[in-house]
Amino acid sequence: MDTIALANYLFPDVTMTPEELEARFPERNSPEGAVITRMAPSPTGFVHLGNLVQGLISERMAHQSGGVLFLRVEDTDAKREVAGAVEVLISTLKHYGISFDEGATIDGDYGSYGPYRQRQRADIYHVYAKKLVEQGDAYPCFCTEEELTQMREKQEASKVNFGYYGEYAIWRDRSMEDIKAAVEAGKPWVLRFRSTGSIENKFKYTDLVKGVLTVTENDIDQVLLKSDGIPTYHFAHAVDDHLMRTTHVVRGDEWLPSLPFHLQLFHALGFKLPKYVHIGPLMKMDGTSKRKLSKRKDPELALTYYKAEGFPVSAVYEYIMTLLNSNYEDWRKANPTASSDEFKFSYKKLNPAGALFDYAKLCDVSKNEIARMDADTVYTLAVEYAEEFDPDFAAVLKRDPAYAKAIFAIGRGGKKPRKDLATWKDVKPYMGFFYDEYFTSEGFPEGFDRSVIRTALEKFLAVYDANDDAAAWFDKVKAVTADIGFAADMKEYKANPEAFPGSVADVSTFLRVAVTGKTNSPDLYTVMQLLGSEKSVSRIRSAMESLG
RNA sequence: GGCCCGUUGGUCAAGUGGUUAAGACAGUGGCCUCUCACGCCAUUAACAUCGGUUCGAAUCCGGUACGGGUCACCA
Repeated sequence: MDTIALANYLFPDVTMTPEELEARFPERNSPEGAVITRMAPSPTGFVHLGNLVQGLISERMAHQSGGVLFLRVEDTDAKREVAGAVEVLISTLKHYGISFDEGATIDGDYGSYGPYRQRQRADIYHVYAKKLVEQGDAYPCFCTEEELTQMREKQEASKVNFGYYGEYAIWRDRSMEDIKAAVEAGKPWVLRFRSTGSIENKFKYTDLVKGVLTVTENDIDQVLLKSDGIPTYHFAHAVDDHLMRTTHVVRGDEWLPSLPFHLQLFHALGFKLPKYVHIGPLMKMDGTSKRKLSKRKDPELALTYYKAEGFPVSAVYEYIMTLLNSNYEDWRKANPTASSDEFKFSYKKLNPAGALFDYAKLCDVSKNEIARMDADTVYTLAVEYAEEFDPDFAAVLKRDPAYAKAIFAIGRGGKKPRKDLATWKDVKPYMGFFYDEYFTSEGFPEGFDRSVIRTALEKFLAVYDANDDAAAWFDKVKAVTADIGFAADMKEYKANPEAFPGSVADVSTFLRVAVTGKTNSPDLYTVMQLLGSEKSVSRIRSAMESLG
């Protein structure tokens, strides 16, 4: 077989040479040890947690080493393409604070190693496809979908390995005449790799996360170019990461099985191998067993889920960092206000196994994250969330920003800040009672005579003065407590609870329910100060009316 | 089914031949306290399993089990 003739026959339009491409995309001039890496998602219109995890690792590795992070859009699968998905992808990643040095942006590509969208690189792939054919490392295959299905069924029936190899590789050694005849008959073809590997041969390969792997040689003649002339992931990976001068490839470990093929491909193309960082999948609990998070079954895989749940972007970021490097949490505790860029991220600490996604832990991280924010930030983000998911509430918050911020400021700052909010969803239940339109009463506690509660409220109103300071205010509450025969001193009450019908805690609860409608709230004195004397008094009055 | 990866408390995890096997989340009990939210103290709970190497193994090796992944003209 004259492979040069075959190459010219299959790729008559290819005029560039590999050498020209090498010159066009020269080695990067980067400092010693710099990591050049990328995020290479496919635009399915669905950005998931796995993308973000992979992105964060890549981002840290690149920027911490003085390297480059770029965004490449893997849009080689026309069937899966969703309109507008590229924009969604780019804006979501931006929202999560992953900053790219080059690559695809909404307005086009930026950087000198592009194009960064694979569909626009068809001519580049063809240069290398032609080279492989010339070398005898690739050949056209005219099998139809039906033929391949039949092959698979035959293999299943006879219990042999699946795939296009050996006797099943029926186009592997066809003559030029056969090929020409098929092409002239208008049959579509794919370009396959001519594998010389054998599954009898095993060798060792070191992955940066998984460590030493036992790899079995690939013996399958994988597809390089699909019938539309667009490459498969494998081929695009090799060509792109070579020409873009990628030094490290961070990807999910579902790629591990195709690693032998990738190694083979890089070798055949004469490319230097990047370092691989294969990360474990995110799992979730399903009944009693773990399983990989699935796009179809698990809403929590989509980044939009966290937005809708009301988790701050920074909380999701912090949570992922704690999953990746467990010492991040300690570091954050010691450096509460530092930029996460200052944390020394290490790929060596990545767990080779998959991590289970833990919602409770996310909530905890998020609580701490929100507790670190100042009232202005909380206000801004809460409003932003409400504008999208609860516009009425957003309008209420915006009616009087100073008031809302004062509410958010309760117990904020200092060494032991309140941690009431895990998500922006929690805002309304937490502080809605400050607004008449959201004030509802859950009712007074059972076990007390209604008239006693009414009397307590009445007596409080008689002495209440909005100008009192916290101490004076509480003294009055205690006075009312004693007046109705309840224990004003908690220690005394606890020592001998049977001696009293109730305590100052109960009287406070009566007041709290009257003013806030709830048995739990932040410091009542502060609440009443913010609410204002007029509103506090009127709420207590209507509570008394409800008691008859 | 073939191949590959993984396995420390409920969860995330430190740990790289000698440790009382960290810490965090969750749980439980308590303290503080006008309730809540914090905070503090205490506490429950783990090296999948069997064998080997070794004076000594969570750590090294092998078998087994279990979990996961993959075997497309998808990435």
